Amino acid sequence: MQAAPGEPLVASSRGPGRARGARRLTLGDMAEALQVSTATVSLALRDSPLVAPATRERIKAHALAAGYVYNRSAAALRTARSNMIGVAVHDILNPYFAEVFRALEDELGRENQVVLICNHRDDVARQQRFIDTLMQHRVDGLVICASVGTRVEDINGLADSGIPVTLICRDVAGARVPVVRSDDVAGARMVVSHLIAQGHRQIAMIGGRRQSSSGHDRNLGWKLALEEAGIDVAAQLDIPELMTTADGRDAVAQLLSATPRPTAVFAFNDLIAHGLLSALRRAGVEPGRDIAVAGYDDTDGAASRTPALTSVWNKPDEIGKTAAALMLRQIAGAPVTEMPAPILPELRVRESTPPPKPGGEGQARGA
Amino acid sequence: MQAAPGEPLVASSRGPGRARGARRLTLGDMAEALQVSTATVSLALRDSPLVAPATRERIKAHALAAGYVYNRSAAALRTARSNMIGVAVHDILNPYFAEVFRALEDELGRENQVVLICNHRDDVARQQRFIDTLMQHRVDGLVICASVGTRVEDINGLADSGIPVTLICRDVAGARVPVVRSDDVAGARMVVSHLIAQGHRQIAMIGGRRQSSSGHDRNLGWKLALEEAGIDVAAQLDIPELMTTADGRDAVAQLLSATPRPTAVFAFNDLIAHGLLSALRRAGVEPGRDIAVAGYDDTDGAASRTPALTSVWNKPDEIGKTAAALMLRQIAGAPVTEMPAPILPELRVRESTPPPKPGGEGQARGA
DNA sequence: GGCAACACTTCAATCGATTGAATCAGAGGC
DNA sequence: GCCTCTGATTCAATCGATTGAAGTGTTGCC
Repeated sequence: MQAAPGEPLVASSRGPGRARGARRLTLGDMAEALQVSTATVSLALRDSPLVAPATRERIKAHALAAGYVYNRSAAALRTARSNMIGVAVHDILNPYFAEVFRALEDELGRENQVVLICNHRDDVARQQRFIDTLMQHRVDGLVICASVGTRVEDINGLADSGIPVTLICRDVAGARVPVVRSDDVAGARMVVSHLIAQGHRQIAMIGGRRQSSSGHDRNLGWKLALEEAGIDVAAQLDIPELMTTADGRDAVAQLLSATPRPTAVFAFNDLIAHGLLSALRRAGVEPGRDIAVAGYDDTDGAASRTPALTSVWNKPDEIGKTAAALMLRQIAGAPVTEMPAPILPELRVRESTPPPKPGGEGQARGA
Repeated sequence: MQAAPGEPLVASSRGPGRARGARRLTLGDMAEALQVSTATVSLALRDSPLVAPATRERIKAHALAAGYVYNRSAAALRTARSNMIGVAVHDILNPYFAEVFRALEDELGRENQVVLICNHRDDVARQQRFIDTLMQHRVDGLVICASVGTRVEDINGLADSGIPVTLICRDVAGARVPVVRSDDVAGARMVVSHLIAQGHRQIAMIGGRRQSSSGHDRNLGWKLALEEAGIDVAAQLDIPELMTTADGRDAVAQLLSATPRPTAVFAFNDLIAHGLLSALRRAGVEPGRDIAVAGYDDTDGAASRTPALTSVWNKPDEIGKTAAALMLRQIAGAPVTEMPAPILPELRVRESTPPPKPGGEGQARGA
């Protein structure tokens, strides 16, 4: 599970410890200076009611003046609490996750938790390495947007070992931990239904890792909306796996050469949608006029593009806040049994999804 | 410097420690099980040559089988090394920093360092809070893109207390720590000279916190290029402080109503440039035809926009790598005395900066 | 005066790994 | 047989904060 037999199981820190700098001030030093016990100093700094107010202020004043820096390693050793929480996502570069992260950090920071973040880049090994390291640091909890390919036993194993775990954004089937996510089926359905209502009948879906719950569910929502409207799903263009702006750009050739050519495109996320918008325009097909394009996540740039992008707002801040609250509850010792309900996203209709061009291609083409 | 007299100086962790889960396996437990001393176990796991190879493998096999998890808090207490490095930047949402961060993480991860990141959002207090927390966790080093308003004494104070510090991207005048940054004066000069060479004479600069070295220097580069060409700097539009896409969007009104109207715009960063492109097009002024727009950072989206954005490539990966190397060297005990030379950026010319429109406005207008 | 209650303060064990010094077993030399 | 040397292992102190238990001194009450 961890290192190969040849390698160290624990990473020895090379080089000399405490490279420079004098020995740091400890509780004991201050106790000596103030002629009290270390216990009193410890309690005073933490505002315990056990020490007299006058003593407490004297000690705190001294600590401040002397530049005392609390040693959390020492405290962590004794209390078995590190005040650190690990967050693993596949890509903080995605503004959507940056939003989630910000909310998490705000909420947890309030409780003096430090947030450690890792980009696992959808690489299970990277994710596992990061989790191993965090466990060594005895983090108080893990927030994970599981990499594609994550085994449910690994997640459950973590939970069983006693560490609070919360999954975000992506579900892992069979996991016995809370999952905070939005309802991707519903979100996709909203936006595809909107396209159908606009009159589109050739609606491609582009992108999404179908092995991840979000990729799977948005694809499902797309299918359900089509079926509901009596549209043949099998006749639609469906390109999986893409995730980035560059991917979206690259997909345009395939999109434009499809027969019949889609009159509308549902992109797995806004990044892909942005790539589509750029490359479509470059190809002479004006999005928002010649073709409808919808995104997902409603990230910062969506409203400001030309054309303004129709997208599904996922409520990343709500996801971050909810996940933070769940973590804190678990850390406080309350096991979370009921699963939080998926958050219902909101459709935001803008210029990029007009009705199909009247005399346009799409309905009948290639003839 | 830290808490107000009323508040705890150290944040007590509320709630019970070790909420659930059985006691974890320790070195001692394994020593007992294997009938050796804890010292042997400790040494074996770290591949010390002091233990016989056979013993070592026996111990490692047992540790693996029993699911032992190394406790770094305990080790940190003894060795005064935490294997954590803190990184403070103003905004990881900016893809530029995400790139820097990725390089840092890759390099430091190789040395078993965990990277803690914080968005200080250009708020000195937030930055200070984060640094205080990291010091409590006894991080091995700090990588800082200093918030606007950071006092040089605080940076030097950190360094003097013995902790390795490296500044990135922004300089803090008078700091006695290495600074890894690109040459912003040169970069700005390149791009503005390019605009001048295209024939532009009204070149606005938009954005950048002029209190930060990057904002100041890019502004300086802009001025120098203009002066060099004998263009009156004072007659140019210069809008400071903006930083985001939304800011760029909002600046367009001011840009278009300026007299004489600029024929070219130099944006402090790509985010602003993106905002400009969108809003200009919406206002009916086609960037790349009616007006030239150049960005800075050459982040992911720059090449794929329509029009493709001329930008200055800042080499974020090189910055990250260099900073990581400097940190590791300092942590290893080698004080870094010589300051690394600023990295020379590269101009990347694309479609967004054509020559001024022949019969266009700009030269004489408002008449 | 005696005793309990109370408010502080201190004692001392503890968390788990590290490491310089000490020990031990066996090989080799004289 | 005794001594030294070497390689492997162990001893035991240590890092710095926390905390249950024990110890002070004071006050209040009967």
